Amino acid sequence: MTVTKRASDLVAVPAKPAEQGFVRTYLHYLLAAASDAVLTEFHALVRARGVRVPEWRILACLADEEGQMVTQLAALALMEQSRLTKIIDQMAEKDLVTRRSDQRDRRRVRVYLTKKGRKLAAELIAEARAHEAGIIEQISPDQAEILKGVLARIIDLHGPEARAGDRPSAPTIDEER
Amino acid sequence: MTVTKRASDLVAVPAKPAEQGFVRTYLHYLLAAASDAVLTEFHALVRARGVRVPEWRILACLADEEGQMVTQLAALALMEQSRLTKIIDQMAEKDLVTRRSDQRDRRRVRVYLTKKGRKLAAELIAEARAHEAGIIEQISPDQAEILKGVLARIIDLHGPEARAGDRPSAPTIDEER
DNA sequence: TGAAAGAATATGAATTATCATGTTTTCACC
DNA sequence: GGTGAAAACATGATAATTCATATTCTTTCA
Repeated sequence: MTVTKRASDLVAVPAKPAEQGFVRTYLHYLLAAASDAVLTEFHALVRARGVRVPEWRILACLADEEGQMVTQLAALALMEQSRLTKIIDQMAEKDLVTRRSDQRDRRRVRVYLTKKGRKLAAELIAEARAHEAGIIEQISPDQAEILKGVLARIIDLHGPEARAGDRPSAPTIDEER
Repeated sequence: MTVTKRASDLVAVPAKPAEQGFVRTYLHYLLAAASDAVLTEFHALVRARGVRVPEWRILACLADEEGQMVTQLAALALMEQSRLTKIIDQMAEKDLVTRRSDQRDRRRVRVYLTKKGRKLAAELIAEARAHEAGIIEQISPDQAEILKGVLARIIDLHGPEARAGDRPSAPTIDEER
């Protein structure tokens, strides 16, 4: 069972005592706020390069693995499929990516980086790593390792794959490759 | 966990073999993805109650402390001031909050919960705590405690207050009593 | 004391995101 | 082998968000 060793509170109308408040100790909030803090900082660098945030995300995802299909990529990049379709449009316009339809299943559209896209991705990933390194040092590499582990666990348990596999009629993620 | 192997394999571009990829080990991504995972789940409950996500956030923030000014509240809720103004409009429409202008400084607008808003906030906070409890149990309460600590540290170092205080002429947040 | 600078909030046009649905292609199965 | 169901993307109308700026009030200090 859960042992909240803090002051257990009932639904108090005014929040006043020596308490820290719900929000600031709520896991979901802490995750959102930490994410926001760190991203806000880095996104400033991305924009300074003339790149939009959603574009950066796709560049990073594709740098990891090119030729992903739109649906896959959307899940990885934490965005909706229809939005990704539009972002890919823009990126194709700017010659950062190209689409190619899958020959074995012509419903599928696979996305690749262009030369230009690949170069930009590499540069931004370098910046990202540098930014990350600064933070990891601040919070100590050991703690960072633990942090990453727990986060990965949460993603495993509650992320898109978990949610999909959860459902009654297991729809079998037919993973490519 | 069924592994139905369909023969639909297709070779994309040579992807890295035994590597884990940049994205999936990148701190910023892990934070965003964990946050997204957990929030997506909870937000479904919020919407099931007929409440919009941004409204829930404001309810929670105000339940912690009523009478916050718009700017303050926006920073806490991780949203832009102009957006918050509009959300408050809607919430006022629904009789969840009321505005009252500060008598000492009439530029300031302080936001309060209505009776209805307070009740709704309390109910949702209860649900939030329950959802949080489930996750904490999964990842073990000890790890959760550590996690929260590290997240709080990151927020401290990189959050809005840090960014504001960072600037040359530290503008000292003048807190109203 | 009053003019300029700065704070706090509001507003509206322009951009983005979301939702439901359309189109094309493949799958399952009788 | 033909048919209905489902998958993968695209599209377009609607709704939400952002960005720049307007408005109102306060503070500073010459």
